[in-house]
Amino acid sequence: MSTTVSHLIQTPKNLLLAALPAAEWERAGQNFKPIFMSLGDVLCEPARLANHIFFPTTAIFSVSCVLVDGRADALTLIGREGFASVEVFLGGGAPSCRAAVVSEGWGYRIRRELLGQACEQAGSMRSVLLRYAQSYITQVGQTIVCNRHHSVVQQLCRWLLMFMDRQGSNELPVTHELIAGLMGVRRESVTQAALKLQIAGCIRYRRGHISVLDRTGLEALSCECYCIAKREADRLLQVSRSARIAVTQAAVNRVRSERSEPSTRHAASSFA
Amino acid sequence: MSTTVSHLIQTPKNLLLAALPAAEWERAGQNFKPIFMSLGDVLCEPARLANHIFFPTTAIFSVSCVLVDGRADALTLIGREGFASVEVFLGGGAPSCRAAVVSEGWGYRIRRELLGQACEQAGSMRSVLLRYAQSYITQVGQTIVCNRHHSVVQQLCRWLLMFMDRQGSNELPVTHELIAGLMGVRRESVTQAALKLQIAGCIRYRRGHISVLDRTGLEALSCECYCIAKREADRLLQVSRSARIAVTQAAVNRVRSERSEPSTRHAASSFA
DNA sequence: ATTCTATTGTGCGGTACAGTACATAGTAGG
DNA sequence: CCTACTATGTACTGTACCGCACAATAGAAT
Repeated sequence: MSTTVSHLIQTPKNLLLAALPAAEWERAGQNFKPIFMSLGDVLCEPARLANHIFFPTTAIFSVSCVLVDGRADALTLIGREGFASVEVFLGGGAPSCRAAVVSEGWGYRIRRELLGQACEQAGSMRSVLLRYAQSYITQVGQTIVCNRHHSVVQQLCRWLLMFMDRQGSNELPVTHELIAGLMGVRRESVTQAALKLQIAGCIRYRRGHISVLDRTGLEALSCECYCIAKREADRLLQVSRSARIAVTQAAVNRVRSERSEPSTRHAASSFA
Repeated sequence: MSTTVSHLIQTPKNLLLAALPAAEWERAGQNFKPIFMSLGDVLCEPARLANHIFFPTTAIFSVSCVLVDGRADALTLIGREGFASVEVFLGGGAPSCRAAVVSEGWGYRIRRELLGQACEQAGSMRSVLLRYAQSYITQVGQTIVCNRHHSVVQQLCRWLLMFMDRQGSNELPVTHELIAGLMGVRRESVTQAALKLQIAGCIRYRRGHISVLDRTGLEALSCECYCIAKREADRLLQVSRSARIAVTQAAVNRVRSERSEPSTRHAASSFA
C-alpha cells in the first residue's frame, strides 16, 4: 500500500516529519497543509491558545520571551529540525512565549486537535515530537548559561551558526537590529561584535545581509554552547531516524515473510 | 475497590502524583519508592542516562547547566510541584543538565522504564507529567530573559521566593555561596544584594540561613518574572487537578448508576 | 578554652555593556 | 534626480558586575 501512495505524497522536508515511518506520514500527512510565512508573522503569542502548530521547511522561527517594558530575548531558533510551538503541543493550553518568523519561507501547519489525534494513534508521532521537546529544552538551557557567562561576540557567533544551520546557506538575510532583538542586546553592541568578526575575516556584511565566509573560524570564536546544543539536537533527531528505519525494516520483513519474496521496490522507496 | 486500598496507600505529597485519579495512584503508586535525599546528592548528570526519576515531597532540587570552565547557572528549582528530570522523562536518552539536591528531604523515586510503562497505560500520568514539562519550559524561558535584563537584587528576590514556595516555609537553609551557584553570579554579589534586602527589612540572615520577614516586600522588589512563572505553574497544576476531579466524579457517577445508590464513602475518600 | 573552618563583609580596579546622541551611507520611491 | 527612510558607524558617559585580596566572625570540633 505504501508504494502506491508515496508517489502522491512526497517525503516532507521538515526533518521531524521526515523521521516518521513512511506509512504514518501517508496516513497523517494529509492534515499538514503547506503554508508560506513572511518575516514578522506571529505564530503564537503568550496567553493565547494557538489553533495551529507549525513545522517549517524553509522558514525560520524565533521563540521570544517579552517583558512588560518591551525588552525581549529569544530562547532559540526553529527551522526544519523542529516545530512551533512545543508548549502548545504539550497540551496545557496557552504558551508563555511568542513565536515569530525571522526568515520567510515555507512550512506546514496543522490544527492543534488533529495533531493531538495523530499522537493518540499508534505510531511514532508522539515520541518524535517529544524528543524534539527534549532538544528544545536543551537549547533553551544552554542559552541561559551562555547569556550569563559569555561575551556578545561569542553569543553572536552562536546565533549566526544557528541561523546558518536553519537557513541551509551561508547567506543570511538579517539586519543587526534583528539579531539584537534575538540576543536581547543593543543594536550597537551587535554592530561592534559584527565588526570584529568581519575584521577577523569570518563574515562580510552589507545592508540587511550577512555572508559567513569562514564557518570554522566562527566556531572557533564561539563558546562551547553552540556545539553542545547542536550535538544534542543531532543526536535526538538521529534517534528518531533510527527508530523510523527500524520500523520500516520491520514492515519490509513482514511483507517479505507474507509474500515469501523480497520486496525491493518497497525498501527503496522507504529509504529515499 | 478504591475505598479499600486507599486506606493502605495514602495520597502522595508530591502535587503531580496527588493530581492523579485515586484509582491510578493505587495502581501505579507501588512503583514509587520513598527516599531521603541529602544536600548535594546528584540525581542526574549530563550525558549519563539516569535509571530513576525523582518526585520530591519535602526535598528541593536544582537543575543546572555547567560549563567546561566550571561556571554554572541554574535553570529552575524543583519541589513538590514537579519532578526530575523532565529531559530523561521525555525519552530521548541522557539529559544535558545536572539535577542536584539543594535542600535535603524526602521524595519518591521510580525506575525510568516503570514510569514509561505507567504513561503507556490508560490514565492521566502522561498528560500530568507533560503539563509539568510545559511549566518547566515556561520557567526556564523566563529565567533567560530575567538573567539578561534584571539586576542581581531582583533576581535574588526571585530565587528566594521560588525557594520559599518549595520549602513551604520562610526559613531557608541556604548560604550566600549556594545561592550564588544557582544564580551564576559571584558570592560577593549575593552578599551585597542580601544586605540591601536586609536593610529594606525583607529578610534577616545569619550563617547558612535566611529568614524571609516580608514576602510582599520581596515580591515588590522582584521583577515580573517570578509572578509569571508562578502563575503559569499554578495554572497548569490546576488543569491537572481539575481533570482528576472530573475523572473521579465520573467514577463516582458510574458506581452510583451501577449500584443505583449514592456512594458517599467513595466520594469522601477521593477528595481527601 | 582553643583551634579550625566555613561563612560573611569590604574595598579596589578593570571591563563589558547600557544608554544616549548623532553622523554617514545604502536603498527605495516618487 | 531628489527625497525619505532604513541600516550601519562612532563616540562618550555611566554603571553594574567581575575578579581579586583580605579581614572579621560565627559556629563546630577537639
